[in-house]
Amino acid sequence: MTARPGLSTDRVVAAAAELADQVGFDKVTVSAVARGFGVKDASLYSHVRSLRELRERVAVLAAEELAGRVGTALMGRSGQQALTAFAEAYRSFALEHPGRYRAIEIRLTPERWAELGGRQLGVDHTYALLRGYGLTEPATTDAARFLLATLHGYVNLERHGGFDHPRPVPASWPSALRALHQTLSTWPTE
Amino acid sequence: MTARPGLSTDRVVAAAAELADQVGFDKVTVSAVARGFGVKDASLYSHVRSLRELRERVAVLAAEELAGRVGTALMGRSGQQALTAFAEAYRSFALEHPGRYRAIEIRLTPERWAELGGRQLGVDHTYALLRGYGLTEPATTDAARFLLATLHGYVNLERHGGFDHPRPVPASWPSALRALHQTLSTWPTE
DNA sequence: TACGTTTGCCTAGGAGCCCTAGGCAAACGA
DNA sequence: TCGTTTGCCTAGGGCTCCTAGGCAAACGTA
Repeated sequence: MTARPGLSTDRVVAAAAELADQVGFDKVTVSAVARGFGVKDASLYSHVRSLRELRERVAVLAAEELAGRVGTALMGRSGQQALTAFAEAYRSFALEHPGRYRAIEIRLTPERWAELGGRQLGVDHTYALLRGYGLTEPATTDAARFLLATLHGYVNLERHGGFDHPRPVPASWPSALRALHQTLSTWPTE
Repeated sequence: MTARPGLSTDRVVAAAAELADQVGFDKVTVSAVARGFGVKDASLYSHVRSLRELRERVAVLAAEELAGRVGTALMGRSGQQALTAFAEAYRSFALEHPGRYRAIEIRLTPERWAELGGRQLGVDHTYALLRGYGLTEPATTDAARFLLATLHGYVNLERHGGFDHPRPVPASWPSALRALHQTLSTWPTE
């Protein structure tokens, strides 16, 4: 009757990512995505093998988008400026795209990642950033983990309302960045 | 036929928490809990209003357990020792009880919290801990957020395998604690 | 232009889950 | 001893995931 929507794996995944940002990643459902296209749910299964795969593809998409943002934010900066740009890009992505950001948390083996067409992320802009702080292994790894943990924890608590206090979260954020910079600058050894 | 299992809201919630630790919080299902008791799923609805409420109750239970652990860990300690004990209690709870820990992330209004019988958590042992670092508001709040973010982010990334590097995570953990202590000791102002 | 072939969405249907309504028997209180 | 309450039951509706098989539109080829 009506014209065919012209689905494809990419369009389905994009719609799922959009939906995830709107209603939450774990409320993303094959049926709901199908409804968005005005199509029966069974029709999506020629583009995506299962709900599980759909979610994994959203995760890959989101991880690449995040890496892209962080990558461009870092270009031409170093030291504290780089750190700030990194953190700002990270946080803004998470807040603008809560569903996508949540998707990144699901665990994917490197093989599965490649199967789904995920590109290399250069093992992370994090190490590039930390090079500017003059760390050597294994301190670099420890510092990288510390940095990512703090950023991830911050946006996660912010999203989930874990910061109940009347002081607005954006007011605390710069302090966190200052603390982070200081910690990385004087990373404790021994 | 067989004797009645003798269900109750508390037993159902406890079983759900157990199940969450075993199979993951978002795989907790009314049917599965019912199966565990050898009972039809409809039977649970006299003890728990809905799946949503069941999850909320697990969240309250978990939050109180965590607060209890942290509380006893802090008793009689101060300064860096208190920080270490706090962090260790926090992390060990999250790793031993991944499902419960995950449950805490769900957002509950204070009213809902009270409805479900949640007790006061004294607004947090975090502030008690930070008192030892001589901070004043609003730095205390900022530092508390930083501390919780780092801990939460750390165990979260550790659980989800976000730390891919060959260096084992437990090797990095003490560095993180040292960094945290140093940061809190010299919390940057202005 | 005519005719396979492929593509894209369809209907039908099974299984699992959430949840409501109403029933029946065991346990309890007077 | 006899209501009354309690605790689990069956029945059933609606939504979801996913498979199997069908049909018609679009495409490639002669």
